[in-house]
Amino acid sequence: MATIYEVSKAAGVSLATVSRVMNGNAKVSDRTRQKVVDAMEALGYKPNAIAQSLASNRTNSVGLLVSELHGSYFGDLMSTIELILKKHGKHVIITAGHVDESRETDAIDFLTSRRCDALIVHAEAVTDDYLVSLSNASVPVAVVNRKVNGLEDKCFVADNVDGGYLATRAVLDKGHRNIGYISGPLFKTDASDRLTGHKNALAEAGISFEPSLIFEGDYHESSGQEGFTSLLAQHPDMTALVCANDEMASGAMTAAREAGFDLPGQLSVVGFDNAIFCRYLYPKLTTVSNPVRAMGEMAAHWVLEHVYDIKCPQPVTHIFEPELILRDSLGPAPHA
Amino acid sequence: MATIYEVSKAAGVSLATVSRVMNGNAKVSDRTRQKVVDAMEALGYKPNAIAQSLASNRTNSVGLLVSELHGSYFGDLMSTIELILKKHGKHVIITAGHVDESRETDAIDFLTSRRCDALIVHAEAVTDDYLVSLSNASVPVAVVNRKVNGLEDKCFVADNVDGGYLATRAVLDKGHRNIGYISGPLFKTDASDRLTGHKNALAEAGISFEPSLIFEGDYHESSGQEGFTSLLAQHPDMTALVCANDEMASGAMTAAREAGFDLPGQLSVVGFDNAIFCRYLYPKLTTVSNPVRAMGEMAAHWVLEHVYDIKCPQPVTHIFEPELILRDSLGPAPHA
DNA sequence: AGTTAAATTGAAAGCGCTTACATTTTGTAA
DNA sequence: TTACAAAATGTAAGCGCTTTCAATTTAACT
Repeated sequence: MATIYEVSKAAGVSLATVSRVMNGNAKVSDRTRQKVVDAMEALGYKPNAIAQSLASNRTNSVGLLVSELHGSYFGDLMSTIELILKKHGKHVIITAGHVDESRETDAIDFLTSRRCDALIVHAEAVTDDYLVSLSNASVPVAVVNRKVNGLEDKCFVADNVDGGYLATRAVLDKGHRNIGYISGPLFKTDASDRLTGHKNALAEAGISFEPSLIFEGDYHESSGQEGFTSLLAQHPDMTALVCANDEMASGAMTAAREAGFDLPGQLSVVGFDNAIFCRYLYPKLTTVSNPVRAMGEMAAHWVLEHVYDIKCPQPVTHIFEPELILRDSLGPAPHA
Repeated sequence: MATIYEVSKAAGVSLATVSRVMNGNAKVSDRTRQKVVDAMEALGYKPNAIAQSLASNRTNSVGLLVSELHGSYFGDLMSTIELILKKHGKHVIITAGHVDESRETDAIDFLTSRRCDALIVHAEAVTDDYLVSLSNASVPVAVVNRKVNGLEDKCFVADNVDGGYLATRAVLDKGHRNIGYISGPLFKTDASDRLTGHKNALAEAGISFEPSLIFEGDYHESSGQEGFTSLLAQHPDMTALVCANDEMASGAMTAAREAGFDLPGQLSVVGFDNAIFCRYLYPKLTTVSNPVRAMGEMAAHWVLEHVYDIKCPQPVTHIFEPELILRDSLGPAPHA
């Protein structure tokens, strides 16, 4: 690989001049620039980003921590962020934390050791304190889908309470009164927030909360199946099931169908996230959109503005509102 | 951020010694090592990976080019590769090429400029020549899901011809004779290979190939819907539909159901890829597994062996066989 | 204690760039 | 032409590490 030194020799100029034409900041006469460009061309020169970073203390790359590299939620998050940053010549370095404290800190260590100019993190396992001190000590950090005290202006979160409310409200509006709920793992804020929204909607409708109508799942399809079976056993009169994500809703639908239920005739199901496959299900799943893309976009914009001084026209939002997506899996309550 | 220099001063040893304890290769007396470790601890020292890379010409990171950051196929590929490499202390830097020649080369330029020790590429738009010269000139390259002449020993591909054959063969075995086929975009090798397999199966069964039973889709759900509608119009007697991926199969199922078809009673549908959502569909989709994870795993092992001299016990395979996954969407041909 | 080889440590030269500062060239006005 | 500011270019000191090679210490024998 040719180095800047060889280019400078070939072009008959100094290292500094080559560097100048590469970076385009300082001024170089047209004639000199041309000589350098020609030399680069001839040598097939590609700058060594590692050396550039070391010398300039800038990497033009943003670290992104997600929990997993698969799944539609993280896929959307990664795509959105990459798209926006790449548009501005910044690169994204993605790592996965797997919802495990030490793996999350390892991943963040990796990103900081690579001297990313900023971090965008979807961290679920590390403590708030850790994130606060990371943000203070090392590098600018934007936080997605988590509200951290002391970092409010850098957090971009979905209003999960409202989302949970919307889902249950939609079911109530269709006349249902016996409503089961399959939650996510309740140590996760989003899961407990959604459940809170569910309870709020029930309370508003004057329905007293019945703990045995709640099943705590793990966000995976199989716990949707288990949840349905368990809830039905205790509440054979259940006419609707609200699930804290689409995977579990899908599992519940499968189990319900296997139990001979007509959907949505005998049982309405509502999901959460608006994953791509909702449209593929039968009946198509009514769900609540999770504004991942909007959060990712805003986090990316925040980085562009605060780290790279690139102004983004939009106003900065920190809380994103979910929306009800009506499809076919929610029907009117059967007349008792 | 503390540097190695500060550590060396605090520990009262030379830079070289600090470097030695960091890398653990050369020998250092226990007493000295302890002094250094203590100093690092006290200063909260974290090595600067950029500087390490520049000095050692090793980054301990592998570049991964995928077409998109979302979708279950790439999600699986990224997860698998990351999991394996991380297990051996190597990091993955992921970029997206978006099936566009200049974006693919840009992404590869980025990875090489970051001096990745090796590349694993799922490149769809660049030419074979480009990949060959990249591999010769710059950096070790493993290729996933594409056979490149001259790079055979670095390519890890699925046997799509066989996969296509399996899908159609399964349908034939159920007695179907009027079989529609929705292909992927035929400029892509995997799409045309699958179609070849389809034709082979037909030929073997003594069924003459009928071009109007083929619809060229684009791998998206909507083209499954279009495909179904278009094929049905020409062949109302069609009893089975083989699709070159699961998204299109899902679209076709939706369209068929909307057209009043009983599935699989009146129409059997078979997909390809075995995406996660196949299980969620109704009826659950019979499909052909795409050995993405196996390919990713092998590519990662190849890199470990050839670049990092880390031996992986398994034999090296270059061609991966798809498998038929029987579920509910394939039924016997209705008696005419 | 005196040798000698082995083990440990240190000194210093890079890795390929950026950038402050110094120097040279150019342009302009007197 | 001379003087001088502005523009263009060059010089060289790092950025934070690794690694070769030399210097020093330690251990093992006589």
